[in-house]
Amino acid sequence: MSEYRPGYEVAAEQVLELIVRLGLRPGDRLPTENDLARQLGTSRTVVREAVKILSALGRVRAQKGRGLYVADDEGMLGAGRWASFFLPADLDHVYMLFEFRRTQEMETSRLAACRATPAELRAIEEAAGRCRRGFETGREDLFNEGDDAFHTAIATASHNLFLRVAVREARRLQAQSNLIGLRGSVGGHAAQAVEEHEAIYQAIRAGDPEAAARAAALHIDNTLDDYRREIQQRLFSHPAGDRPIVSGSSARPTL
Amino acid sequence: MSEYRPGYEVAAEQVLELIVRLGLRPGDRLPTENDLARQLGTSRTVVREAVKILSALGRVRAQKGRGLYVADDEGMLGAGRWASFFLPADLDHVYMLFEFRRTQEMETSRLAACRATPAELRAIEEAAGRCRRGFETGREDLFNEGDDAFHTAIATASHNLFLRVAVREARRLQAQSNLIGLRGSVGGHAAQAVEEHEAIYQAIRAGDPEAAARAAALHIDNTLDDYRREIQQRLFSHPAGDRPIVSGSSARPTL
DNA sequence: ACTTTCGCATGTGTCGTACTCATCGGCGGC
DNA sequence: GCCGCCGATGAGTACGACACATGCGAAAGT
Repeated sequence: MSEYRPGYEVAAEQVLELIVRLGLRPGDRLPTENDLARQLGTSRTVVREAVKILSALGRVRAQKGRGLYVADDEGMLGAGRWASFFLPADLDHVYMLFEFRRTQEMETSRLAACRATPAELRAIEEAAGRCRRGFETGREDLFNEGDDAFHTAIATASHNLFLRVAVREARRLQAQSNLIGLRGSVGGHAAQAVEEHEAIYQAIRAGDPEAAARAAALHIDNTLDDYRREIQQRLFSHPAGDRPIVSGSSARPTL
Repeated sequence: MSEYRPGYEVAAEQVLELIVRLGLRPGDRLPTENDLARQLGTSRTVVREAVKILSALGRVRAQKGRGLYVADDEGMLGAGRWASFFLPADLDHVYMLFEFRRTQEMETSRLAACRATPAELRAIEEAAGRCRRGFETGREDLFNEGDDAFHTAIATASHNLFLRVAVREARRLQAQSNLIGLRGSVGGHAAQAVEEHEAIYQAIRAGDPEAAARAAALHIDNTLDDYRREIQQRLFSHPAGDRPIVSGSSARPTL
C-alpha cells in the first residue's frame, strides 16, 4: 500500500504553513526560492514545482526578476481556473452556459439593487451609455466593450467576490464560443439590448431587487433567442451532413 | 510593456490543446514528460512545471513509475487534500461564500426538480441516507461524505455542467475554511440538516421547483446561522486584541 | 503445471549546476 | 539635477544524473 506522497506536495503545504506562521498578508513578499529550499530542507526544483501548484490555485504569484508574492483577491479570480479550457463540443453546452449566466446575472442584479453605492451606480450608467453610443455609431468594438463593462459593473456592485468571478468566467467562456463561430449581439438584438440595459439600470437605481432580476433574466433570454435564430440560419445554410459545431445529443426539457 | 509570459504557462495550454487534439478521454494516458518536452520543443523542466499546474487545476494526474493521465472528474478530490490550508482573509469572505452557495444550490435544486431522472433521484436519496446514517451512528466522516454526495448528486441532476462546477468549487472552498478553525455541520445543526436534506429531496422528487429552491435556501441559511453562532463563541472566548482569524473590515448590508 | 520471485524496462520524482533575462537601485557622467 | 549604465538579485530555462515506484515477463522453486 504505502500511499506515496510526492515531496512537492508536502512542500506546497509547508509553504502555506509558512505563510500563516509568518502572518503574511496578500501582496506581501515571501522568501526566495533558494531560501525556501534551504528552510524546507529540499531542492529548489521541488520548491519551484510546489510554487507552480500554489500559483495555479491562486494562492501565490510569481514575478520574474522580483520574487514570490502572496496573491491578493484579484489573483484569486485570475487565471480563470474553472474554465481553464473548454470548447463547446455540443450545442447543449451553449444552452447550459446561457442558463448559468442567467442564474448569476439575475442574482448580481438583485444584490446590486440592494447594495450599489452611488459611485457604482454611476459606473453602471456610464457603461450602459458607452454601449449605447457604440450601437448608435455602429462601432462594434465599443458596443462589446460597453456591454462587458456594464455587466461587470453590476457584478461589482453586488459586493460578492464569488458571483463576480462567476459572471466574469461565464462571459469569458461565451466570448470564447463566439470565436468558434456563433456570433451574436450586434445583430438584430443590439437595439433591443440597449433598451434592456436601461431597464436593468433603472431597476437597480430604484432599489427594486426583483424588478432588476426580472429585467436581467429577460435580457439573457432575448440574447439566447438571438443565438437561436443565428443557429437556425446556420443549420439551414449548411447542407445536412456537413454539420457545423453542433453534435446534438440529448434532447432535454428546454431552457 | 511586453507582457512577459512564462514558458511553463504556454506549455500548460499546449498540453491541454494536445489532449483535445488527440481526443483523450478521462483516464487515458498521455505522452511521457520526455516526449512532451520533445513535441513542444522545450525542456523537461518546463513540461514538469506545466504538468504541476494542470494537476493543481485537476486536469491531469501524475503517478510515479506509471505516467501522466487525464484526470477523471474525481481526480479533483486529490486537489482538495493538500489545499487544506486556506484562510479566509476576512469574515466577509465567509459570508460571500455562503451567499454564493445559496444562489447556486437554489438553482441546482430548482432544475433538479424539473430534470432529475429516476436513477439520479435514487442517487440523491441514497446519499441523503448515508448522511443520516453518519449522523445517527456519530461517524463524522460518513456524515460529511454523505452531505457532500447529496449536494453533488443534486448538482448532477440539474444537468448543467457549469452549475455543477460552481457548486463543487464553492463546497471545496468552504471545506478549506472549515479546516482553519470554523467547524460546523456535525454540531448542533446536524440533526436539523438531515431533516432539511429530506425536505429538499422530497421537493425534487415531487417535481416542485420552487419548493425545492426554498428548501435549499433554508438549508443554507440554517447552516450559516450555525456558523454565526460558532463565530460568536470564538469572538467571545478570545480576549479582545488577540483576535483570531477575523479581521472584520467593512460592515455590509448583511446577508 | 502453477505459483512465486527476481530483474529489467519504463517513467516520474529529486538533486545540482550552469546559465538567461527581467527588475531594481545605486553610482557616476553629462 | 537628470539620465543612463551597471551590478546585484532572483525567477525562468536547460541539461544530466540518479533514486525509486510500477508493471511485466522470465527464471526458479514447489
